[in-house]
Amino acid sequence: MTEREQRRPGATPMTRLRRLVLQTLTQAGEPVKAYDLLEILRSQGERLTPSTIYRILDFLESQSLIHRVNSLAAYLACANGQTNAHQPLLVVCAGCQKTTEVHDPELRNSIARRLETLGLSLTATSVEIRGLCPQCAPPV
Amino acid sequence: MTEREQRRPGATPMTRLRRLVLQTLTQAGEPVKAYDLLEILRSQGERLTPSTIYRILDFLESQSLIHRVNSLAAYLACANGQTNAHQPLLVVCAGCQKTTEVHDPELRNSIARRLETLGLSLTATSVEIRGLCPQCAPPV
DNA sequence: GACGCGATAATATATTATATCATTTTGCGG
DNA sequence: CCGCAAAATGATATAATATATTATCGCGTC
Repeated sequence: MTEREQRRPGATPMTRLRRLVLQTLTQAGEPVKAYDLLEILRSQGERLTPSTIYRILDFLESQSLIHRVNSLAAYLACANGQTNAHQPLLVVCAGCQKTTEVHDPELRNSIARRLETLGLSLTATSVEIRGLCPQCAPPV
Repeated sequence: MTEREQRRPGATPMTRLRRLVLQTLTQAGEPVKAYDLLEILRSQGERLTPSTIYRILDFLESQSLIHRVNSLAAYLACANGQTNAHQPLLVVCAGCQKTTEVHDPELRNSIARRLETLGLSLTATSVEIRGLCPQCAPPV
């Protein structure tokens, strides 16, 4: 199905490249670094430069379609493919770097309430936690 | 084979440079980037290279004397100084980048308990939260 | 067709971090 | 004190990550 790009106002301009980058991240299922992404796409015959990748990553992040994992300097496709803004907690395994996207409004609220008492507000921005996944956790 | 006696473990080798870097970060009172730190020290007549700075930052972090603020790629002196391993929450203002080190065992426990139910364990590693400080929060 | 506009290309440069090997300093046993 | 070995630092180079700048392309519209 070769549909044409729609450029209606308000519509999300998902161009071929943007879709391709998002698909690639989704298929990876784990955080991928910008230059690794670049290499993957180039190996598929795409001709891309770092600028283009970063612009696309910035765009996808602005749409909440991907998240930047700060502690890894890597990018992760959003687990539930939401288009709308949402507020995940990213839990990064300090051992294997597997990253889990946790959607837990209750936990998030309890964090937000606590920060309120300190005069800080938790906005729709990131919470990133480093911990250990079951495989990397030391035996009990 | 006679193994040579290792250096006594537990003795923290706080050399002049390490102390100097820690003092500089403490005086700054806010996250400082590695190359900014380099510049500050050079302006004081120290002759240092990036390698040295990063080695020292790694060391200080391993001693829990400083924290790396991942979302800023910067380094912050630990608020309560020279104590041992501890588990702060770093709250980074998304507006002005002011960073608050929160020590709140109760909040941390509530996060840990929630993650347990997901099979994840929260170890002595970082929790980094982006939010807004009072100055940067929009008026209600 | 010419214009407007956002996306992409191309090039250069900035920023952050590590690798490697040489040299100096340090702690300790003799 | 001497000398060793390990740790720390110096020096140089380079890798890895990210942004700036300017030009061009594609598409919708007038």
